[in-house]
Amino acid sequence: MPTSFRFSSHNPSSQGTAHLASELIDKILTSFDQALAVLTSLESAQSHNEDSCIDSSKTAPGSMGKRGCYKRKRSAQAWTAVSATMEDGHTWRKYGQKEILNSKHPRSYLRCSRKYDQGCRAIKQVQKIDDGSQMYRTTYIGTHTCTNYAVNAPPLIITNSESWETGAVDSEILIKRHHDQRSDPTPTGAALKQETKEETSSDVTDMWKDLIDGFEYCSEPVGMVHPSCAELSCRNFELEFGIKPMEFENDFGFDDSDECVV
DNA sequence: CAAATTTGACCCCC
DNA sequence: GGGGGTCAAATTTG
Repeated sequence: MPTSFRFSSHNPSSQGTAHLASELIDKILTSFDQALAVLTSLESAQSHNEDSCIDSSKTAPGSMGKRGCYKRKRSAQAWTAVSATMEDGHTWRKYGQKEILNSKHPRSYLRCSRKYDQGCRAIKQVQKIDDGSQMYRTTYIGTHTCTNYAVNAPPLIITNSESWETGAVDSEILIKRHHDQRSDPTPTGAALKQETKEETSSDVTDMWKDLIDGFEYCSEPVGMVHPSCAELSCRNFELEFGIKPMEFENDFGFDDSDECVV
């Protein structure tokens, strides 16, 4: 699927350039959403080997009972978000903390508090950013399957990058969503980064870069950004893609006179 | 008292 | 072997 965006330069019903720009941005976001939905499903399809604790060859050294019977999150979906708060709309339970080499701040390991009563497998890692900005870098791994949900999640900033452990962030885009914030419970302003550290295919990574390149850079203050990933909020996901995924499209009527080729 | 957090031990994988 | 992720007992918190 092509990753470039193309728009016609006029709209008979527009009331000014600001309005037009607003519409364009909305369309871009819509396309972005759809592209990300596709990426998400692709990655889901790719994911394998989760829950491999039942592995027979667990004749681990040293009388391993339950201990040691845990899986690494290899090939799980992962996203990174940057936020001034650790709140993200879900409730989490901390299960570990580690000092990380070359990092001033320890990394906290949290899993969804609904892990046991709803079998939710979402986990996240939170680490304060070293640059003194008081921001937290959060890596979300796995998908929420629970209905655990709160209302005050932070704003989002989408970033693309790889290897955030090394502090390398290639680029960052701030995107303002102009409409229908009611439908998206995720609050404004955090940062979300498609994570590529796992075994995400290079195709997917390239698509991401293409998308972001296509966006250029939006310097507007952060408003609402669609997380487009189940990690931040599975309910988010349902609202956006499951329940009324086509609403935006209908709102904007991708007709011939105002084309948006994606 | 139950739920959440802390923390050291343990294990996987590079 | 060491860094990083997870476990689970101990401790704290509400």
